[in-house]
Amino acid sequence: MERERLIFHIDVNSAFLSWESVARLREDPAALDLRTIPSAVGGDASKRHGIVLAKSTPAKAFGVATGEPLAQALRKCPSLVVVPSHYELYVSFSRKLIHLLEDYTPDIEKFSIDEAFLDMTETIHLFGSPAETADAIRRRVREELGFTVNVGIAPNKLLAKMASDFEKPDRTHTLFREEIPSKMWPLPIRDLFLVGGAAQRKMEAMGLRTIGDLARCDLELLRSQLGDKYSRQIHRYANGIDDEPVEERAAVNKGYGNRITLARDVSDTETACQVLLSLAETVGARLRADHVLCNQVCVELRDWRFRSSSHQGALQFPTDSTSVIYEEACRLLREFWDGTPVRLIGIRTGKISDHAFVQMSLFETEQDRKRLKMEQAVDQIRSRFGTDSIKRASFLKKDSLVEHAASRHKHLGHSEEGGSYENS
DNA sequence: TCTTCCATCACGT
DNA sequence: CTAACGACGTGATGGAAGA
Repeated sequence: MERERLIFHIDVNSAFLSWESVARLREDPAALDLRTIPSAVGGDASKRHGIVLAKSTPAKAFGVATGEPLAQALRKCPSLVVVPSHYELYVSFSRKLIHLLEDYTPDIEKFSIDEAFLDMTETIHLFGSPAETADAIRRRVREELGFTVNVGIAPNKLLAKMASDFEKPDRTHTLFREEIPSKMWPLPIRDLFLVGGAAQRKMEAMGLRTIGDLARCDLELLRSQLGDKYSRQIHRYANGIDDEPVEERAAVNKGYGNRITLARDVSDTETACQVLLSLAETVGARLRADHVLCNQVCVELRDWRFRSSSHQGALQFPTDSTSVIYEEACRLLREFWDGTPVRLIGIRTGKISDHAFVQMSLFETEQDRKRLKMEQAVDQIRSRFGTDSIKRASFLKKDSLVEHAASRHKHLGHSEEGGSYENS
């Protein structure tokens, strides 16, 4: 029989909002701490990016929820202070956190920008009891980095994640096997990881309300409603079973995408293609930065009624070229779009392969080589002087429908400086 | 009949 | 009071197409 593992889950409390506060306080120690007032990080409603990305605890008391429209949040809480987001800032805080956590184990899984799993099985003896160690981590994060985290302690990732979610902020919680019935089973079914709105509705229709109900329910019954694989998964979760190891995330993604909600609906192909170019710029640059190629391009649309559609195509050869991706995206768009006004346009690439392992195609021409060199040069200038320093010619003329979609890397928020196009 | 492709849905942060 | 609303990445699913 193998030994029980000891897993920690670290979760930054109100991550974007905390980090926003810390940065402001660093800038001006006398500044108001956003965490102490009803506040939120959110997009710009006038550009139709108006949702709550993160909220303070006082805002939560007003019923403000992550993901809800700003207008709705402001109705619940008229005094809500809304600040824009700065994704690069969050990336740097995230890195600092991971760096600190590396003092406790080399076995770390960065789960998202503000969450990580630590396998402490082999290293806990160096530090003391699990709870003491977790508290030490919290204290160090608080004192050295200026924000707070929750730590969940458990024998596996699922339980550790459930535990870190219990009471916030700045708390340590355990969820050992013997605590499952008292701490996890009474919770509403929706609180279980992987149970979203759709699954919740189906299960409630079956009379399942709590995680305990699910844990004890008949698997066959579940299957008929929720499908084979998924049923097995959440049934195991409800019983606290999860054997997934803590693993460093793969260096490369399975897909790279970029999409943007436009300031107003678009119904002509020309404008749509300009948007596609800006999206292709970002996606291509990210592929090149990661030294990977894609062999598939998918164009996504969301129309004025919020109906989504997509269309994908395979490429002749793997590529990381902005213009190849752009051309294919335009072709796909013309192929399936009927001109219904759209509020969102996106590009996703797939079938990713490692550049080093892909032979240079025999059909590659001298022009291709030149174009690639040019794009690489552009990427370099961008990374040195900022993403706005170079714009394609066809990009300069049109009015600012898309602020700078090209500058948004995996960007959650909106673009912050509502600036002009012609930079340097 | 067994894969692969394709579009959509669901779920997480 | 009226429909107010992100940007990702990942995986499942079911039908169609292909071998």
